[in-house]
Amino acid sequence: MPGIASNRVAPPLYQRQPKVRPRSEAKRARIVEAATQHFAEHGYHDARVGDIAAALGIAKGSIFQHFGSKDGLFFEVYKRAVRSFSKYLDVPAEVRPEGFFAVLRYWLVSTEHLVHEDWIPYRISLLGNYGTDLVLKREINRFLISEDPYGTVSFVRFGLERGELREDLDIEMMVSIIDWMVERFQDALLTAELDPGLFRRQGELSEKKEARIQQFLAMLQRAIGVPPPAAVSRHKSRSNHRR
Amino acid sequence: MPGIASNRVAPPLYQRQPKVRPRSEAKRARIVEAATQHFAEHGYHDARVGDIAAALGIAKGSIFQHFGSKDGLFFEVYKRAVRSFSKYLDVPAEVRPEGFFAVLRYWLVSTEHLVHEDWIPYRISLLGNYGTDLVLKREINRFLISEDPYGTVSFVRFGLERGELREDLDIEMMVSIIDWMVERFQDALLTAELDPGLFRRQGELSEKKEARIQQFLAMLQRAIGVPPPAAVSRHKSRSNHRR
DNA sequence: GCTAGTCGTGACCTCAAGTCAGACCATACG
DNA sequence: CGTATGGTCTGACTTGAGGTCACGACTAGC
Repeated sequence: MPGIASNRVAPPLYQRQPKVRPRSEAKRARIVEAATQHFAEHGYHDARVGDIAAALGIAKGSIFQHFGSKDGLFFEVYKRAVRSFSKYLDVPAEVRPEGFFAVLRYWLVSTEHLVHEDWIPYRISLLGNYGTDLVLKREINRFLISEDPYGTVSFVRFGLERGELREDLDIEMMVSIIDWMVERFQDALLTAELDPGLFRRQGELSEKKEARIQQFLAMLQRAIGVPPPAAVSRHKSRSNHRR
Repeated sequence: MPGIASNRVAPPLYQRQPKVRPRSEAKRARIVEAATQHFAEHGYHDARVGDIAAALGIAKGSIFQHFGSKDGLFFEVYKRAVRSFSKYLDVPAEVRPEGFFAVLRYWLVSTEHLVHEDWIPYRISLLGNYGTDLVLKREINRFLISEDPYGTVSFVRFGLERGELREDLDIEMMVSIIDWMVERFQDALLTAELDPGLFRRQGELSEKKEARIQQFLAMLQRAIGVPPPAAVSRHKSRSNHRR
């Protein structure tokens, strides 16, 4: 997979890199944008590099010159898409003080809206998670670990500082668990609409969805949240309005 | 993706299918076997249908005649691999009476052994989960839901009957959660060896692994297990020996 | 042995990723 | 201005994979 390898390997030591070549940078951006569209619409396999070039009115060779390979191109597309997502702690000002699980709840509830308003990056992220090659998937994992684009690490720190999360778990493990669970939960909510039958026979959506989010959060809270102080003192946290 | 579509769509109504054509069946099996080997070694993308044919000393066209497409072939390979796995409740006789979480623990601990002794189906399942096209992935999901090859549903029923699992959760949700978590946890344990850096900087393996399994089980138990009866009466469950 | 239907073949087709020699341009300098 | 220099763009080209198909070889019933 030359693209990925040769694209990222060893930024050559010789000093050159004159002034960020504004022209080239702009063109790369244009290509990535068009490619995003195409991948989102057709999936990885069925997207044609030639079509992307045609849509831009440029030569196919140009794309390969910039990104080395289809993989390389998709990787850039993926990174941009994922970076465009909000981080966990980017919630409306009034939500944050309500604490860790309120923030999580906020995102789970918003999933649907976000996706319908801005489905393209979600689709791209889905492709990156499930629809490419394992080689690329590995590269993607490295990226996710090194950039932590959803800000899960600081989110967990936030929960720890507020005393809402257990102290006896590895922080890495909590981070992984949250990433996994939320990702899968969102995928399930989403693909259930696109392809009923993926989430075990869900059937009725809207009402049940609310209930499921509730269940899911409660579960996660039991799993990684600080245990409640023996069912006494239910006054500090009256923040949980709505049902 | 003609293979998958035409392969699975509408098993034609006309009665024909004379007597299971013993010759053909045997050949299909041979092909699937060789293909399994190849996919496991090279991944989906880099596996060549031509190579598989060559390895068997038959013509490439033959493979397409039997399976319609590379996807179709892989799908068969995947199904066979996954079916070859044990079901949750297939544990040594002495483990089962120890209950739901003991069974789970058994599998998590054995993961490593199983994988080293019989890595090929694991690799195939990994490919099916992450390394192909979304279209195929959907087909795979349907298969997993309709066949429940790991027996997760009866496993959960088992836990419910023994009163070890909460009654206030959808059974489907518990099934999904268990499938997700175990799958990811295993992948993480495994790929950490193949590609350190996938599981957030794990580093020291053997000792930490044991601790992680412990943490993981405890977490899952809090999440979906029946709550302990107020920290009193710690006698019924002396089954949890070993630390 | 003869006929029907199946199976297997390998030459062939299609089409997408990827390559590359040269044209094109923008700037730097004389 | 005009020429040199080096990055950029092109499109015709190569490679190689998945997939097709007309035909011949084989098997089974009569």
